[in-house]
Parts: sequence; structure tokens; C-alpha cells
Amino acid sequence: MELGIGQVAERTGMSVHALRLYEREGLMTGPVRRDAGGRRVYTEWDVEWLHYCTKFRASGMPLAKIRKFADLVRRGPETEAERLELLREHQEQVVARIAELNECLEVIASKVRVYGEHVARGSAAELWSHPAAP
Amino acid sequence: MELGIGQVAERTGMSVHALRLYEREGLMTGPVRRDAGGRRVYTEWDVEWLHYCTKFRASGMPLAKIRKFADLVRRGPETEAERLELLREHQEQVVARIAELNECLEVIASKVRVYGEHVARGSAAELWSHPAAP
DNA sequence: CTAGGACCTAGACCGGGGTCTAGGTCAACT
DNA sequence: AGTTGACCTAGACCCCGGTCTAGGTCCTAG
Repeated sequence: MELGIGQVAERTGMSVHALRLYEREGLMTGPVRRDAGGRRVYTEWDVEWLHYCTKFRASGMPLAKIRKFADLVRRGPETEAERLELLREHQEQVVARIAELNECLEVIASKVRVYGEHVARGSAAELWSHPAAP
Repeated sequence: MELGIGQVAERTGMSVHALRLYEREGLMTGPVRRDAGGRRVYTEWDVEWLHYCTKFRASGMPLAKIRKFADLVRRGPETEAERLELLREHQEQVVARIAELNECLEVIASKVRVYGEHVARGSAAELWSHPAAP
């Protein structure tokens, strides 16, 4: 199944601009095929790749790293160990990020709790105006 | 305890540039006090506030939202219900973000697993070169 | 024939969040 | 008196990840 850029945009949730950008920036595993008129023709493989890309992006992988990964794929199967390493590194980063967010969440939740109680018990007890605590 | 900008930078991990930026952009709960020579003098309250700010930032809150929160604090205790709402909203966003990251993590982990097995069993079994799967 | 729609390229622009520079002030040491 | 070091302001600059524009091509339907 071969798709035009618009259809790929629909299917991946990316904009056509972004799709062109990704190709220009070498984030595809190779230049996208073209039809007689020079229009991009995406394969299912391309779409699958883009699907992964969006997951990578959504998890904070910078374009540069996606490019690196794409390069490895392009360079063939002897780069698989490297690809694995790259993915594992990213995986760790995501895990770390989640941990960080959880820490932040605790802080936020504690503030929410305090404000919650405070507001509940009527803003009568005005503990906290400016110089005191956020 | 009153601190100069450099000391605050050390203590919060922010750069002095960023500290000045935060003030310019109205992210402090008020203009920072100055000494005779016009230099910033931060109070412990300021530092605590900045501490919260860094947590907010680290959890993805945009500066604009921090500014909104700072405004509410500045406007006094009658804004506490609003502050609570703002924080709760952010809290939800962080929770959602964590969920998203976890989804991504599954995808990544599955790729890692596949690559892992593949690499382990010696790159002999060359399933995956280009047109096949990332 | 012409209009519409989907696509093309190259390159400008944008928003977020800083970071850095130039040029200056001030206080303290030597 | 001179130098050092911390600080000041205003404003330029940077990176990232897109997004949008201008101007053009091509195909298809009316």
C-alpha cells in the first residue's frame, strides 16, 4: 500500500509540513520514493517508521537522536547492537524522566493538599498571604 | 537571611541570567528588593518560591502559567481557590504526561526486547534490514 | 479551456526558554 | 590610584521543533 503525503499525515497525526521536514532532516531511513511527478510515495514501512518516530518524539527524544537511529537503520543489519544501545539509553532517560515527574508530583500534590484544606476550611483562616509560603 | 543573586543561583541551580529573567518576566511574587546600590536582595521566601518554580518548570509548567500563579499570590489570600485550581490543573497534566511516557515506554521496551533477543542470538539471523521493520 | 485540489521547493517566521554581550556601576583590596 | 569581582541594564542571539508562505507543477473534473 502506497500513500500520498496527505494520507500519511492523517494516519500519523503529523502535518504534511512536518513530514517534509523529517525527510529533509534525514529522519527517514532513506529518501522517500517519488512518483513520476516528483510527489512523495510512502510505503507501509515508512508509515510504521513514522509511528515509531512519533513515540520517540512524544517521549522526548530529540530529532538529532532519531536521525542517528535512522542512519543506523540505513546502514544495515550490522548496526543492530548500536541501535539497541541507543534505544536502551533513551529508555533509561524516559524512566528517569518519569521518576523526575513523580518527584515533582509529590511537591505539587502537597501544595494542592495544603491549599485544598485551607480553601475548604473557608478562606477564614488566612495563613498565607505574601511573605509566608507559596 | 538575605542573599545576593549569585548565592541564590548556587542554591537553586538556576543561572543568574535566568534569575533576572524571572524577575523581568513577572514570575516572582513581586519585584525583588534592592540594596542601596540597586543590587537584588533575595529573601528566604524568594528562594523558597524559586524552589517551587523549578519544580513547576521541571514538570513542564510553562513560564506563562507560573506568571499567572505568581500574580494570584501577589493579589493576596482571596485568590487561594484559584491557585488551587491552577495547581490541580497542572497536577492533572503531569499525571497525563506520566501516563503518556509510560505508553511510549512500552513501545520502546518492546523494541528493546526484540533487538535484544536478536543481537543476543548473534547477528547471524538477519531478519531486519531495511524494508522490514525499524 | 479552466478551475480546483493536492502536491512540490526554498526559505522565512514563530514561540519557548533561556544565554550571552556590551557597556557601566559599585565596593573592597593592594 | 588601580584592579578585581560581583553586580546592573538593555538588548541581541541561540536552539529546537515546527509552521507557514510564495511561487510553481501536475492531474482531474466540468
